[in-house]
Amino acid sequence: MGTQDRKQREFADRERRFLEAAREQICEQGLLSLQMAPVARACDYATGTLYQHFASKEDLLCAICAEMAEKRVEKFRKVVNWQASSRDRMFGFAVADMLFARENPEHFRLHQYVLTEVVWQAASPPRREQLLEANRPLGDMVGTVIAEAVACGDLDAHGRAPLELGIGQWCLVTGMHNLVHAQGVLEIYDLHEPYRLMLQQLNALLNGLGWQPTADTLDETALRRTIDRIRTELFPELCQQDDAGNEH
Amino acid sequence: MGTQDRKQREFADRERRFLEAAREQICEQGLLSLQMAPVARACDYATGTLYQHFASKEDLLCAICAEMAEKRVEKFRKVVNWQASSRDRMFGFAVADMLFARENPEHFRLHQYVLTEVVWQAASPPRREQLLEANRPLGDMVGTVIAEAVACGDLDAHGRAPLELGIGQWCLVTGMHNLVHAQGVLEIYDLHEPYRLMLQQLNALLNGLGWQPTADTLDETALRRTIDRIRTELFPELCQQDDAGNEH
DNA sequence: ATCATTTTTTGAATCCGGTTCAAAATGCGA
DNA sequence: TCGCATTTTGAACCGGATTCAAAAAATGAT
Repeated sequence: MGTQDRKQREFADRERRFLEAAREQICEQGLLSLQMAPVARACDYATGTLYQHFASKEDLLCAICAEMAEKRVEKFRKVVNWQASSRDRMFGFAVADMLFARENPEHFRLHQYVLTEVVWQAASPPRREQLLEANRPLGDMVGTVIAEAVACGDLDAHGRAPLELGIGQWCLVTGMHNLVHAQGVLEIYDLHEPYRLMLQQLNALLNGLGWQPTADTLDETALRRTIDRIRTELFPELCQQDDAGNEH
Repeated sequence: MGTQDRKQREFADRERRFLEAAREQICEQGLLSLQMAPVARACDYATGTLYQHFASKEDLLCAICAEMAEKRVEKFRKVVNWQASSRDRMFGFAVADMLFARENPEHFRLHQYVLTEVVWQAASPPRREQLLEANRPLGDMVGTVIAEAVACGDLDAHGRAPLELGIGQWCLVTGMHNLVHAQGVLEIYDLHEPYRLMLQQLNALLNGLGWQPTADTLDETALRRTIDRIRTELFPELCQQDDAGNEH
């Protein structure tokens, strides 16, 4: 039935508009002052209509996160398909995240908030599932690259599953996203250019895993060159002139 | 003036009682259902009195976090003073955190929540300062061990500041604490014993930094032996029989 | 000990914003 | 055009954090 289809499409469209409006509110006013009624108003709907789409405010936040996750997945997909060594692609995931964080400063902040017990529990189970599923390709792609690395001899798995090998990088990146957003924490120790530090440490980690070809952890110039290469080859749309991780 | 002193002491005592009551509520009912009025009631005070101590609910959460941070600092202090190689002590920090997380399952959950923009901004500036200061010794101690490692030749700094070298471990550990608490995330990739994985990856990271003596990343038995050694030598009070990171 | 004054405590009232739901509007097939 | 089903509306509801005027307690001068 065509009418059914149209309805569904319109419903999905409206949902996208709600998400867009909510994201705008967050970017402009901050997560703190996001309110349901204004989001609905901004799209010329009553508050109740918003609740046709989202079971709660937290549910809405999860939905925004899931939508953004899809964009992040796109970036990762470019990395996987990149014609480069397994190691460069692994490193590329982290660079992609760094650039993504710069383009969407609110994303990881929101993600951090959403994964919090309080928010997570207040979201509806299907929505939680949706967010997990939206993020799943990230892990799958990283797992693929690791498996390829093992297959072609760049990395010795020693019987470990791909993601068991990749979880260190995952934690390293997640941890840095969190620290970057925690006002005052890095500052107190006089740490600057957090993402540059993250990539340095990632190189050390990959070296420590015996991932070939080994990188020279000292060579800042090589690091910068690698980052720039990834940027221009894979993410020309995200190019900016400033240095890696200068924000904060 | 003695009267002043007594008042101050009594005020501080009451604050501790409030914090204790709130923590109990969180442990029993979950962070989600923490309410201000019951906390006050539990200590036989009116709601308003609670607000003599804490500017807001979020302020109270920060205060709990700061109090717990002091206990975490004690654990770290034991590690710093341990008669062991710089590398073992560095590794010891992570083990200490693992054990601390097991003893106080609510702590890192709360910490994660508190560092969230929404909560952080809703806490009073002095309270934020207090929490940062309570955590500062952690970084300082890690910095000390790194500096010692560099001084005795266990680690080549290549001109980097101690914490620039240590931030990878910091992120790795923070990231894992967060992932462990995010319901469903690790499960989806079939990852178990997260803290054991964390320690494996940490060994790889330290190796990659060239930290002497290099550990064998393959040797599970050696890993377990190191963990047990740290446990029994440093934290006999936290000894449990089960394996590292079996929870979740 | 008494009373005036200051400080602290109290908890009911206020406020805020998320959520609900009865009524109104709209859509749709007969 | 009519009657029924679905959707939208937004004012009312509700929970819980926060406030603040009144009450109680502490202080200290006489």
